[in-house]
Amino acid sequence: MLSPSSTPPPSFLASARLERCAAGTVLLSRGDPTVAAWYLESGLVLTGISGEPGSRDELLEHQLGQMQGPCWLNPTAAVLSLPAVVDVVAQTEVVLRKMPMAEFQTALAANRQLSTTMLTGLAQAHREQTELAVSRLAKGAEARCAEWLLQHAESNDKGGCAVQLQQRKRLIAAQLGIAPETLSRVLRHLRERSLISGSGRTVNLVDPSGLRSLAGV
Amino acid sequence: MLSPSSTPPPSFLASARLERCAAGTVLLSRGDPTVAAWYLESGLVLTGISGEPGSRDELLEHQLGQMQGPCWLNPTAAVLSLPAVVDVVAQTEVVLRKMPMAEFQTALAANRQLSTTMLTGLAQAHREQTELAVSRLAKGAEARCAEWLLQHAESNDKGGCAVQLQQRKRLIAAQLGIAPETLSRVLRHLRERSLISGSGRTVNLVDPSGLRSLAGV
DNA sequence: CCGAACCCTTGATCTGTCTCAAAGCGCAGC
DNA sequence: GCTGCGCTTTGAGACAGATCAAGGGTTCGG
Repeated sequence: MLSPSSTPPPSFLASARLERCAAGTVLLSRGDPTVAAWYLESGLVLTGISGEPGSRDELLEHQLGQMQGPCWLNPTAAVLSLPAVVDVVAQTEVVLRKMPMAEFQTALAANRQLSTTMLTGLAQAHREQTELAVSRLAKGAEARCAEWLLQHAESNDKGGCAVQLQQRKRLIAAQLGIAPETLSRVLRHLRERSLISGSGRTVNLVDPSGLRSLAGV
Repeated sequence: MLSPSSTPPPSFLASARLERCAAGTVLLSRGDPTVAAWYLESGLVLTGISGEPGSRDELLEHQLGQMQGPCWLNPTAAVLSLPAVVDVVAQTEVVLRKMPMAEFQTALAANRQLSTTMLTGLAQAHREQTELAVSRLAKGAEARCAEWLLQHAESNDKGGCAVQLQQRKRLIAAQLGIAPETLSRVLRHLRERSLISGSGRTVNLVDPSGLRSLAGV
């Protein structure tokens, strides 16, 4: 995930219009012309490809990334002034500021701190996406799943042996680039091999080193 | 492909050491610590995942992107000072300049033009990668192949009805994210349906609009 | 001109993952 | 506590594409 940028919202943003959106709101859609640069002040958003509007899986069919405020929402589109190529939906309630493109580009040219922030933000987004692509190319569903569990055990738990799933499994599957049914089967398989245990929203990592070798780390 | 940056190599690069590598050289490997920022003065490089060293497919098993000089070779790794996550191999003879990280970071902080160049370069790389990911998620092998043919007909030929393949088919397949055998079959299938014709390194686009609808453009 | 090495093509088969369908499960509202 | 609705699980089947194996072409060095 794109980690929050270390700098607080620059001062020139104070004048920008504040907007608040509920979880589930579609903030940007594929093909939307970039009329403004958005600064995500707080909240979590997912980027990827949505299914047909109106369908059950309207939200995110294939997730490509996620960003957590405070950070710039669409650095690539803003820097290049090109239409968005992914959908962006709010995963929690979000607060964002809208800055018209003309104003943004002026600021970008004049403000050193802004361009530095954009640079590192972009680099992080790019790197995360590359890592995701590499892992989708090089590994199967089981390996990616094991990797995901290990990563979340680290960040969620002090000891690093249990994971509390904080999202619907459907969403985790989208994040892993697999079907929900496949995730279910993979978890069952890991449980059968005593690599994990637990049920419902709790997963215990019984054999972390086994998982690690499975994940190919 | 990452298009050449519009600016010539900045003056402070003049002092950097010049290196010349033959086609096929592995310039960076996954996990290599980033000890320098590389400026690609001329030549074409591919980024992606190589197969086992020594194997027949040592070159690039899965291509993720390509860049054509002049541009910065590894903007993400350089900006973040993190190890590379992909392999980079020269596709043609390349000329590059090596700039130690300390020097690079000083220049980045001091030189406005440099940070602008990095910013647009990164944004372009990110966008291209996103488009690639989207197209790999949303389309099958045949659609991607049709799309590739259309794109290369545009850029290679004035009329836009013929493509001269300038790479090994094996490499084109890697670029499309499919096995060489699959590419062979797809092309045969397109030929059988009279969407294309020709043999060897020449492909004629008999029915561009048919291809377009296949590509889902 | 020959041979070796590699590329491309084709066929047969295999495998991982998706899709569809149906049956539990869990939570929200009544 | 019931009732529904959507999430999860499970099974059976389908399919795209990978892999393995073999044949024919092309290129290049000698």
